[in-house]
Amino acid sequence: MAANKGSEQQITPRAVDYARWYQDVVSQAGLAETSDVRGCMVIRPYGFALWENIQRVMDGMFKETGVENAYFPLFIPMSYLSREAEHVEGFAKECAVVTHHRLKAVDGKLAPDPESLLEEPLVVRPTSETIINATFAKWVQSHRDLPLLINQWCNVVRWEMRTRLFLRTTEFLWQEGHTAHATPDEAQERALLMLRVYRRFVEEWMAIPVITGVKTASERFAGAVNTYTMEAMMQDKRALQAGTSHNLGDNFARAFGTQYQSEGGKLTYVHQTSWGVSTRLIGALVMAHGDDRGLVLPPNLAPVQAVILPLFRKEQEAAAVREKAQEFRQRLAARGTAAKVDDRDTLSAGARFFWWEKRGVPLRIEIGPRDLKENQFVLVRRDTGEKSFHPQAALEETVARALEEMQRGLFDRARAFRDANTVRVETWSDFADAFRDENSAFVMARWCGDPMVEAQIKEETKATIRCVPFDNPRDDGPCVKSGRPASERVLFSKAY
RNA sequence: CGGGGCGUAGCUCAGCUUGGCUAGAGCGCGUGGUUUGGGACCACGAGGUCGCAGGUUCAAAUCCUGUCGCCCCGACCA
Repeated sequence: MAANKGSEQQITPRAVDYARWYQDVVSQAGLAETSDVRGCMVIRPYGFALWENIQRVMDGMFKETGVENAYFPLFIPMSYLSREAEHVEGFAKECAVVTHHRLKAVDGKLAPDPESLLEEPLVVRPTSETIINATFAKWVQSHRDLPLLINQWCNVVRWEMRTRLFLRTTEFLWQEGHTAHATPDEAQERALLMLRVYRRFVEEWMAIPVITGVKTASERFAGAVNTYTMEAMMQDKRALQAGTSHNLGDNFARAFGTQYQSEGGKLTYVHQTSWGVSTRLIGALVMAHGDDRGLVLPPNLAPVQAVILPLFRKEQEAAAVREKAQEFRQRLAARGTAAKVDDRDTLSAGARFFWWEKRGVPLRIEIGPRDLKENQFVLVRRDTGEKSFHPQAALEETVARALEEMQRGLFDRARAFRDANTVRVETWSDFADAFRDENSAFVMARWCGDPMVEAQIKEETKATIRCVPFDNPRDDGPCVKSGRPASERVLFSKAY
């Protein structure tokens, strides 16, 4: 590309400063911006359109497995949170607490009215296990009430120290699924089923390959028996936890008295799961596929899959070109392709190219006087930059094929990148090298299973065990850190 | 909560050291015109309680005190 003549804002190249690049893309693609509220973001229409697509597709997938949507309160009585010991310990440090219900002007300044102090403070939900269990305890009486399969789309608040748009904000949007089952096996099955649903969504719709597995005790959800996770590699070779699914056992059921009467009449605690993905997925999308020109969106999730740009020199040429562009849009819409015509004459053609490019629109269709004459159109792919000419009669098939190829191409490229940056390591010095300075990678190394050793590794390298992958082959040998006997390799990486 | 930095137009910033005319630039924005196959140009124009509150002074964006907010680096996290 020629030097930028205009004075448009630039996107910092990834190689210069990856974190800056991320911020630039999020901002210039119009996904989100920081707000006046500390740690909280404004999700802009284009970013929210992405979230809506994620919601729509996932919601359908959940419902196929029998899940129903419901809604539970934003506020949780403080005492609820403390009923499950590990849970409260996990979340106590990051809770926003509501203590008053009224404001009062004192010396012209608003302040909470001391007389409106709540008897019991309310916690703004960091997650809803407790309030949902308090409800489940009422809903579940008999084995006939099970399984109970509930999901809610909502916001949650976790008072984080450092925030980054989408990746970690004080308030974020997510879905949290909560299920109750008669047996431990059913709960275990459901936890794994939902992780498979997540995996299918992230791989097939977001074109991001993930490694699934189980978390170690130290990375486990507070109050869970087991936490399952999917981990994706970003372009700086760090891991991003893209979704988790928890087998909660009967921990919450015991805390809240959620029992059912079995066929034999015996009172039994239910076994439960919870599972969630958040707006963080949008951050994953940016970091998995974006390039130095901006966002690159997988066709299956793109709010606009193809942008049609009429090009013309003189006003006399404009009418015919514009008309053709509209015809294209209608033809594509009839095939279910989200196409949009951008015929703004306030921006030059080049400016419009950049506009859609940084927003990651998969395909650009150019139609100008020359093309009208030749009965052709120009197609440019966002991921490869490849430019090609096609007969107008073949518009629908050409676009459909290009979208499919790009969807597959993004996934293949991301997987090749991950595989190329996944290494098996035997010695501590090789391990430390892999994470030296700003380096990261997916490192498969043996671990003896001792949490102290895990903590020591994190201390020295900043790398953590992302998961013990499923279907992990037995591989006896010495632990990479302690030298003690280990029987399998686990996935280490620096993480977001 | 520890360490560093910054608050001046919608955005990025200059001006402050050494107080002094009507507070500036670029981008963006509005109007009109010429433009449009890779970030167009010309002309005119709108836009500011210089974060806030005190103080010093004939005079404060500039000096002093206090205060609030934000950003960056660390410990915690989807």
